[in-house]
Amino acid sequence: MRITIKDVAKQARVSPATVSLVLNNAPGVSAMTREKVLRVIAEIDYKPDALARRFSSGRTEAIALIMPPEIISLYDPYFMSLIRGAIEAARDRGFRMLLELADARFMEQRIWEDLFRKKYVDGLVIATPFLDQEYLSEIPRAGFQAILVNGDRSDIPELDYVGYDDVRCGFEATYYLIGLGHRRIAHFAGPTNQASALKRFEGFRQALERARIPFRPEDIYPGDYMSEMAAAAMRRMLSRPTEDRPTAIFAANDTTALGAMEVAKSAGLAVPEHISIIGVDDTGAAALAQPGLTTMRQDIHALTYRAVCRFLRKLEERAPERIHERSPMTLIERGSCAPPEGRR
Amino acid sequence: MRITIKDVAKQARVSPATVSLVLNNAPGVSAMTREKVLRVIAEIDYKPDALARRFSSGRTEAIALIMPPEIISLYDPYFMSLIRGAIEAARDRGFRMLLELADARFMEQRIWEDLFRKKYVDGLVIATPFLDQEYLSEIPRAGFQAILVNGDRSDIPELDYVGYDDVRCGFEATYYLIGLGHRRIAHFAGPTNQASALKRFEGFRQALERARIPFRPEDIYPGDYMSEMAAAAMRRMLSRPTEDRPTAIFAANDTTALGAMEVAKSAGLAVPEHISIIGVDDTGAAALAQPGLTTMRQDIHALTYRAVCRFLRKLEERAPERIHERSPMTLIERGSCAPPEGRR
DNA sequence: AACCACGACTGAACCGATTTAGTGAATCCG
DNA sequence: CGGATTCACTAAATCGGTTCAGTCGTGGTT
Repeated sequence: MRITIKDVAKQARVSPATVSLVLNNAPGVSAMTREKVLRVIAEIDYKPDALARRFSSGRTEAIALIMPPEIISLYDPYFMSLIRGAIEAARDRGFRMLLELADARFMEQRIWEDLFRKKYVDGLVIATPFLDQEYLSEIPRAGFQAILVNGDRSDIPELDYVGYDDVRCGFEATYYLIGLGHRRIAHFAGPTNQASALKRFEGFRQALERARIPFRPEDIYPGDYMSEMAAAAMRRMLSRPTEDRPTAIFAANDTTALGAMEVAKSAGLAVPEHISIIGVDDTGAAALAQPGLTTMRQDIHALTYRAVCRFLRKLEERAPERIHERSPMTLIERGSCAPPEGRR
Repeated sequence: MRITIKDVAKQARVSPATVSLVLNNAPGVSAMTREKVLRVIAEIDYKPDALARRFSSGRTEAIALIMPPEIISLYDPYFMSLIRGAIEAARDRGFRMLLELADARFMEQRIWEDLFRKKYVDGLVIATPFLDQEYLSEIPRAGFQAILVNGDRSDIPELDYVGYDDVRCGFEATYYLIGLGHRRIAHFAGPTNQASALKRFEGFRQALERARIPFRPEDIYPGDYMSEMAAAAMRRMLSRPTEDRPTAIFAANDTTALGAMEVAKSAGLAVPEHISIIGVDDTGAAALAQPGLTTMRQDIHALTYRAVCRFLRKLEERAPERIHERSPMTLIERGSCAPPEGRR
């Protein structure tokens, strides 16, 4: 026989209702009674039946983490840190975390809707960095809760988000190079279907504008956050005559930066003496590279943890608060950037 | 007002019990009645309340996938394929999938037990490849359901598993090299805390024994499934005099094989002319390498999908069946293996 | 005709919490 | 002092299904 709330009530000589109040530490119970009930609970090792609880309270105590389906090709520390951050936050607040992929089936079968309607989750933590997600706007419209982690859909104000400020990141990275004396700076861009990449590029342009450095389209090299395209781009850049070539590169992420650096070094160029490179992310590889890669740090684990904690608190309290948070990245100076040759 | 089973019953002029039977397509309902009920359900767009359903039936319609905490350093296509396989299987059978990490906290706070007791899941899909998981034996003892994906704890017969046959893999890979004429074969081993690595090594020894080739401890190079240790091992091996050196390598996985191959090539050795290398996994990189890496293929996505499907069917049917399945890997011949120099 | 077996269906108990409306006692206040 | 308010607590309704024991009617068997 299962131990139920009634057993506790009987043993403590109170009503089941009182036990319930104690369990949900609601007001309206004297300290003495509360104490007594808790003692009995501990004594007979009572564990509330979570299914019954979820049934009568209507809350599932679970969230779903929505990952990009490309996670397979994108397998990268970014998402692993993100997953950890989310799991740990969920645990800390007594929630569980489902995992779903935002693939074709997710949209077509409207799995996201099922998650809510079939009461699997109370909210969605969305970690897909892509822009073309139609369903995102439907979530708040249907009255469901969701938060974007490091994504950007400011066109849907009802959607919560916690993320890094990518425009500012681009601006600061570029301005750092400008501050070192560089006047011709290339941008190794990220994929154009990701908001982060577009915004870092935007920050790059703003920095040039602020410093009144003309923008040169030929110094923008398209990329995909991966190392092969970066290497190819670097080879293209190095095929230009030395005097008509940028002296520094703002790479949209570390993998891009490191791919470029590798090519530069094997072409006989010294980093940072001949060319400065700055990345974004501060992955483990950035610290291990020779020279160490100067980069804009994002702590995705911490960010996700914070995001999910705030989100869960909001769900628990049924607070109507809107979570909108955008924080700056930290510049990590290592050895890959220096003033340009003429200026030293 | 929510549409409940009673509304359907009233409208269809049957009892709620009958509607429930139709819903769970249980026997004991005539075709006509079933038809009528289904029509009414469609008509008034009735969606059963999943929380109520789970409450009264006692089943959660969810499983948890337990991943190794090291997933962050192990971020590798293996686990990503595994995750996908599990999610897709769960979806196909109408289940949801929680994600948990088998980290210190998971053990200490006995989170696994919570998952069952608090009725978050009906079963566990365990994907940790490590041997030192104390809690594994407690699961069946507590009467809970779990399946191991590509792990080995045959010492706990109550635990289901579906996996590849690593001993046989080691045997076949080695025997393939022997068949090509190699008589001195090195093994670049995997981490000794993973069953797969130990068993591939065991298969390696069995193959030598079968061919009556003496086992030489000095030809075993420890490794960790990663490329740095493989590269170091290869450098050590190449420091031996040519005539006292293996002519072929059985590497415990592709990453190890490719790390070794890289070093061999940059030391001026030709693969497979001077040295043959065979790996395990058939990751994407194996096909792209120059020369293509001959390897033992594991299709982790398919394996996981199959495992989870069988497991869910078992849970749904409350069948006492025991799932024990161990399948062979497939040899994929590419360009990295050939007969040894003297034999061509 | 009497009896039984069986299939189709139903009424009502039940799962175990939460929540609401209400009770009784103590306290406050003019 | 008497009425109003507050506090601690409880009885009972409720959530929306599942499931079990039992009814009813039909058809087959002896």
